[in-house]
Amino acid sequence: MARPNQSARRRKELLPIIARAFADLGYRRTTTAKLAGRCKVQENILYRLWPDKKSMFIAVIDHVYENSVHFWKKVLEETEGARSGAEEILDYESRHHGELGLYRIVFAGLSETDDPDIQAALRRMYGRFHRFLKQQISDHRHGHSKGRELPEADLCAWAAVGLGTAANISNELGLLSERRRRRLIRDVGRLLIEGRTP
Amino acid sequence: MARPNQSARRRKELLPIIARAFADLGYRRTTTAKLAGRCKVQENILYRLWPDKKSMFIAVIDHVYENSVHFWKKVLEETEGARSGAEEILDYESRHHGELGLYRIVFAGLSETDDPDIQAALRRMYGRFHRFLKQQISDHRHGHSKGRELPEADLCAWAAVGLGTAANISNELGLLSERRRRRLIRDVGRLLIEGRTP
DNA sequence: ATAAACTGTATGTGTCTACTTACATAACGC
DNA sequence: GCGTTATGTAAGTAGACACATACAGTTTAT
Repeated sequence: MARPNQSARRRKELLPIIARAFADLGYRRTTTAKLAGRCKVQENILYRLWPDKKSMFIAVIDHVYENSVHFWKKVLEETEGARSGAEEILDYESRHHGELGLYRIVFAGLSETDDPDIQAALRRMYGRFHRFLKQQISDHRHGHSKGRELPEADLCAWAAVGLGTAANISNELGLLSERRRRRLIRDVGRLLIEGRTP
Repeated sequence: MARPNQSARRRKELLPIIARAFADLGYRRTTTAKLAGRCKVQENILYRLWPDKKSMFIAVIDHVYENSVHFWKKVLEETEGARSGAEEILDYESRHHGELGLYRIVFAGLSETDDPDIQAALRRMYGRFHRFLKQQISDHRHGHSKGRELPEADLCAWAAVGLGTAANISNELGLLSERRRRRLIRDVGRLLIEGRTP
């Protein structure tokens, strides 16, 4: 009998803007006033779309993760060829790593892990992230069985997560040039997936 | 003509308490009132020892790093034997990693990297941390020259930083058991320093 | 003893922040 | 049109926050 609810669409529109704010400012410094300002709406409009600030943040974690994986899956689809998925992703990441600001949001969240909801969101995210990488590494190894003894794919996937994190941190702090960062991801990434350097 | 200044001693006494607070709560949630409460003093006492909250945080970054390296150096001194420094530290870290809460403080800081002072403190810390690890890896490789092609020590040191970070994150989120975390650090650590698993 | 400097307690204060309320307007189904 | 519901604007509120001030007590060198 009345206007149809556009909330879902509106949430989708605003989420990237909110994600950018959290990535730029961290969790605490991102005030609801600033969020509203960036979204060019009044604060209470955000509060009609999410129950509170925390929910906005959690929605951002989910959103940014899905965005990342979306890009990777596109990379995997576009290149059916000689190289394995793991190699493709390594290559892609060595060039585009961190562009989405995911790690910034994660750092913000990791300072709030005593909140069970935020912790759960991060666990979900890292769990999926890790599973995805582990699968890629396993697939790669089946295709390139070199008979090398290597740490299990499970562990190497965690190491790959750490590799990306370290690359971001050192880059953020200006301790690693763009060129070196690429080498880091490419060379150590290769070492992790098949035990040798290119 | 009057009482000698005890500020330096007082700072030293309080810093571990302040560090624990920042590790527990992150930067923003650690209010000066909470700091004073944990230290069992009034707020203005803290303000006589440091000019502002940010300075307290930066002092904590320096303190906790020095503490970490202090422990490692002790490990290195105690065990002059068959194993290289890199191996000793790997072993030590696989057992005690994260106990000092350094990484928690670092996460808090990484959400504040647009502040030049905090960024500089983190850069200093990571720079020294990385240099220390790189040296250990280089030393190890000279002692165990296996003729393997491996990524440079420089890059492997960054990867080791990431390894520790990932171990902490997955541990914090309950995604990796104590046993698996030890294996992660031991096995991938070994892969990084000499290109093979134990 | 006394002045000078340090140490401690108690109580502001102006600003910021997450969240709310009140109310006007616009769209849609009937 | 009309009732209902979504959407927008503007202002407010209670509490928390970093930092400040005022003042009393204590320790030391002379």
